Amino acid sequence: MEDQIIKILRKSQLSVTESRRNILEIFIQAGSALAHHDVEEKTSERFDRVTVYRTLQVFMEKGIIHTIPTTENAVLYALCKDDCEEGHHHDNHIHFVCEDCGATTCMDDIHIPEIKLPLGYNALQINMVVNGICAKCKK
Amino acid sequence: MEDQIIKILRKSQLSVTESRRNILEIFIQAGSALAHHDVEEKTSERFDRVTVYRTLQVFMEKGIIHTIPTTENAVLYALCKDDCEEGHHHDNHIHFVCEDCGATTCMDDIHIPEIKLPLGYNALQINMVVNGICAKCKK
DNA sequence: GTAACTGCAAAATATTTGCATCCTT
DNA sequence: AAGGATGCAAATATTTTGCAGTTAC
Repeated sequence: MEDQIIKILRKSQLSVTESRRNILEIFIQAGSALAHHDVEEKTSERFDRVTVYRTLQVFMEKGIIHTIPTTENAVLYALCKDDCEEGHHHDNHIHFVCEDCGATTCMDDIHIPEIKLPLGYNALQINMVVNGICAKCKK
Repeated sequence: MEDQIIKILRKSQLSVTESRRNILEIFIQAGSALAHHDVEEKTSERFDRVTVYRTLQVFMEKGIIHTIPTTENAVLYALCKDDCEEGHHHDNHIHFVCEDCGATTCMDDIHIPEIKLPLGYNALQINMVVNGICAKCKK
């Protein structure tokens, strides 16, 4: 795990610091998307609020994490898949937001179907957010 | 136009006030989605910032407008179609964000295709945001 | 006339910036 | 040692709340 974290940082040409290691670890362990607030909470004892802002920003720039659009317009961040590169995200997968437990997960397996756009329109990136009830919350 | 605006407000059981008429008119004329900031700019001479917040909030509650999720996580508001009701939005259409001119439009005509979710997952609402170049900006 | 709406002031939050100090390479 | 990263303080920006005065019905 520690290896994995360092490898990701090195690959993005980032120096390996306490806050970066820690925040990256939080994302890996969480498995689902996190709001800035969530990250701040989990690190409040250790890092300054500003450091969290700057770390998330750098992770975004390097393509380590990406934002997920939500209807509630909370800013959510999630780990990118390996094939994300700096400045070019391939996060064309589906995000599922559970309305019960609130967890947001990336459904990497499900492919977004093709869409027929009107003449002249050119799609570059497609984001799909599904709201509903997840398997855990369904009884 | 004035008739249309009053009809919408009446239908939602809202009293017809200057700010509501005005902000609703801005949305109808804009044709595309607007950020809070946009609305505030267009009304700054006439209304207080707080009034804009409260008006947008009421419009949301009554289902007159809805938010659009964007990857940039700007909060965007757009008019709902007629079939939106209070507390129950049927805005399962596609939103197109032009990366050139920045305009966000609702593509009401295009239907979102069915998605096969993993077992146990239950979809309630689906949002789809397509980023690209719109017909106007394409040369 | 009454209930609801608005503006103003101010509180509460969230985000950004500058700079001195500390850490990674 | 040098450049970049962090913490702290403070500047900005955003959103919410309370209350007194005004307006719609």
